[in-house]
Amino acid sequence: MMKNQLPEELMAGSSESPYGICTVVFSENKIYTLAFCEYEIFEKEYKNYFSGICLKTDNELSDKIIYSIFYEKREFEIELIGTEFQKNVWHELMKIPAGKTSTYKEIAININKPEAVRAVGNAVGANPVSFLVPCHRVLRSDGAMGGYRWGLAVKRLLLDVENIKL
DNA sequence: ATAAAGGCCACCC
DNA sequence: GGGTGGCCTTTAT
Repeated sequence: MMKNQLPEELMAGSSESPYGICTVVFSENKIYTLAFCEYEIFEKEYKNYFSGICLKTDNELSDKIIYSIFYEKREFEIELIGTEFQKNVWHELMKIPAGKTSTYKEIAININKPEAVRAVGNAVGANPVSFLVPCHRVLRSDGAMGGYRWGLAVKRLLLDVENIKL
């Protein structure tokens, strides 16, 4: 994992979303992480990802940002930190419009590594900005739902809200 | 350096 | 439906 471009200090906090409690990490103008779990869990899962970075918890600001994202649908800039391969995959995810789906295989083809389907699965799973980088829109080639970092119930709900039938 | 583990896929039965 | 081998990247020994 690459962690060079990270600033020295970021803000973080948890709040309720329509899909359950979630945690954000953000700076003045960018989102670094959006995870569907409470802060304590997040801290453990991402302690490596943010190692050496001071995360200042600010729940009031986090509330506002999470509200903005899910209810006001405000657009935020996103800062994606990862390997080149991962960023390629994540950029592909952002091309999938709401209400549409893709497959792990299709993404592998689009990034010009048609054999790397399994690696794509890993990269999709490592997406640090859930929801805004719509990793939930990726299904298996056979139509099955595949997995979801934060539990299949959340993935199902996200798809359902976008009117995506399985 | 090497091994092991994946949010998979294609193929077989 | 279920099992198996192959593929490629990342992470952990």
